Amino acid sequence: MLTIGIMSKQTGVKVPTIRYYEQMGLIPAPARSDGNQRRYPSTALDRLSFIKHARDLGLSIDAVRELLELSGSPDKPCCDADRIATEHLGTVREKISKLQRLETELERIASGCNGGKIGQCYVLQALADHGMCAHEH
Amino acid sequence: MLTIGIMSKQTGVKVPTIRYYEQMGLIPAPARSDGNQRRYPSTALDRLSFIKHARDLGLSIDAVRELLELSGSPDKPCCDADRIATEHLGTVREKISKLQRLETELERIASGCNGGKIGQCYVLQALADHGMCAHEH
DNA sequence: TTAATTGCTCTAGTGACTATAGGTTCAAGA
DNA sequence: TCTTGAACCTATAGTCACTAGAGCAATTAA
Repeated sequence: MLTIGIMSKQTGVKVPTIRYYEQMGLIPAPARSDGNQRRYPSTALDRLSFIKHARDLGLSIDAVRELLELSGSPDKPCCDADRIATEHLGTVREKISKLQRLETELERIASGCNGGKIGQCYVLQALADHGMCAHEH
Repeated sequence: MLTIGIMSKQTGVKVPTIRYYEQMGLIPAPARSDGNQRRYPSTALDRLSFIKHARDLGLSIDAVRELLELSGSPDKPCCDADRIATEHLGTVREKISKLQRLETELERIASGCNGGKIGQCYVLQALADHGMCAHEH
């Protein structure tokens, strides 16, 4: 039986976050010690690692919950799991291209600074005038 | 004098968001009509556009506030404004590279799906086993 | 036995809004 | 002038995924 601190160290998920996941229904409420402390079976490590990995990849709590439920029914077709991953891949790609446009814009703005006074600051001018932008955003 | 609705249409900032910005001290509390409705001078449009543009570029409310304060003192050197833009550029670049690593990982995970049953689902296996990852994350 | 560490619950805070409820004001047409 | 409907007001609560803090209890190693 593992304490919540051990779980935390093994998975890299912080202790309050583990309790939060329990509250959110991602991990079942574990058994308790005589003194009311959580005692996890070692299988709980796998589940928490799964959650951590999915969260690191940017999947929402809801998506993680859905995947966990899917993994509980090994006979279902796995197209749902694939759909979740593929959808998320789409949003990641969108975020990337949006950020790349911002990068271009910020490079342009920041490189225009000539070290003068605020009154002539290119950064502030560029922010004030959307028409100066190279792209939409 | 402009109503909050006109301000919203002209800048693309939603009405409740304008009120929120007022609360956050980004825009000064405007004059009111006899019936207690906000009436903005046309100069408020510029300030709100500036805020909108900076927020679209991903700058935090605090960064925007700092830039607005800077723009109020035209005689100060503009290195602070440049610093804010450059710092933000750094965080945008970090986000991009992190997301690109996730993209690779998700591509690998999602493309492994062979349309079988959950029990053999590559998506779920990959999420369960961090060791399968090509990169750190 | 004692001290340090780890654990517990509960509440509130984060950022940047968004939604809702329940009411008031405004402007235009009849 | 009256009425209607859109736009406005305040205040509160909700979003997401935690994180911080208070105040206390349990566990463990020396």
